[in-house]
Amino acid sequence: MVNAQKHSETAQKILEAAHKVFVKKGMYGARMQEIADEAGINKALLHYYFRSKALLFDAIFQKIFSQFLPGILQILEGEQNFEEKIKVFVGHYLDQFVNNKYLPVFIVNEIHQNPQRLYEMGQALRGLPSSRFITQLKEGIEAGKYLPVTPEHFMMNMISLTIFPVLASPVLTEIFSMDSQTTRQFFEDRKKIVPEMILNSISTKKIKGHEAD
Amino acid sequence: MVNAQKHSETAQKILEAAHKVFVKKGMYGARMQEIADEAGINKALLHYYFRSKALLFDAIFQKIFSQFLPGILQILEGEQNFEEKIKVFVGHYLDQFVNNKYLPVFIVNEIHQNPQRLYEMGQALRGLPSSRFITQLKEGIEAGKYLPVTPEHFMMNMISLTIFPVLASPVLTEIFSMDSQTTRQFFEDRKKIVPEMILNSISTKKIKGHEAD
DNA sequence: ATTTAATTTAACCATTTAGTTAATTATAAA
DNA sequence: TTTATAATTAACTAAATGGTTAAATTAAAT
Repeated sequence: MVNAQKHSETAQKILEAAHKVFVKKGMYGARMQEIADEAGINKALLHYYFRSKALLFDAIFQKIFSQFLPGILQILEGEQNFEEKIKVFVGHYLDQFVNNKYLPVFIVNEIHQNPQRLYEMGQALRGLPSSRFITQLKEGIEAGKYLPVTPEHFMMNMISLTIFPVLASPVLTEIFSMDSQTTRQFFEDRKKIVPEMILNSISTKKIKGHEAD
Repeated sequence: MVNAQKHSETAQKILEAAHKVFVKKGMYGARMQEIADEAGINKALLHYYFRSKALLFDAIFQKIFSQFLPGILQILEGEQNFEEKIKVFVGHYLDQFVNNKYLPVFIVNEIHQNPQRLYEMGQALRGLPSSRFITQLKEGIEAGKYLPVTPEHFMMNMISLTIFPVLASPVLTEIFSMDSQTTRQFFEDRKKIVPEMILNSISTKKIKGHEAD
């Protein structure tokens, strides 16, 4: 390769443009020409660097998931205590998704269209049940600090309360006639509300009310 | 129209096939030929009865939403007491979505691709903040029975805990290596767990632990 | 029975879009 | 400065796919 710099520069521009278009429109809604325009280059370069639409999409998909999954596990395996991890997890993913509104729909959609991909990255996923986070939950239950909830429901509750509101935010803002500032505050508030609700749902003793109003 | 029966029979077959294919693959992923095959008819009939792909899609979209939204409001406006409504709502939509796994992704996706549709059916949506259900919540708060939560967060929590797990079930079953019977039981359990968690999050006094194990 | 109109189909057309190619330009090596 | 290679482009091709049409079939009306 004569000019690795230029090569990777163009490839990078393509990846950024493809990321934007694929995440917004999905595999079938996206157009190669639109990606080329977004990158400000000739369409032939997409094939020069990535051969086909399917391979370009794969590259984007891999990139997104290779950042996403380790990010989750890193938080859940960390040294913090259990309740701190909940706050970090919720805050982190609220920030991440509110700033990339299209991402959760993309992820949900792609898994839905192509569930067999989950097999491929199976190992990264299956580390979760034996993660430190789940161990901490179980220890808390043993100690009588938490109710005997199952990890499956507990994780699902936490993730649902964090991610779904981002998916549903167009509907939410329409229903409650919320402006963008109100919407931003809504998600900011959830960083506090969700961890409290999660903890409250597993604690053996009642925790304070969580909205002052 | 000479034979209304035959007409509507074929149109019906088309609608059913289109529903199936569009909900599974989305507007862009769906193919007219696939819909025709699914209906067991010639592709030209799709255009004979519905003119274009876009119009056929509109018909499906309208049908789905015209069933969906009134169903929500009917529950929320009913005569039952507040806590009963929560149980009915959660149970109803868990059943509905577990039996139509593709539906929530379709809805989320379509709103995401085409948010301006929300304007069109705006009135049906905006009835929610003034629904009897929300009034009941506010009365409970006034009476000191419930914590002063906002309707926005309360509704979002309830809907998130109900719908998101259906979206995420492929990931869930992979992570926790769940077989189909276990998965079915998981969603059955949520009919009890979710209402308890919701109530627990707003009650001024602690409610019993909700998983016996 | 015959005629008329609606329905259905196979074959075709038009458009869109992914993908290719041959020529051009920029870059690095000799 | 010349040569070789990589990068880029405009123009093109091939395939997929939405949509049309003209002929055939079925059903209804007379």
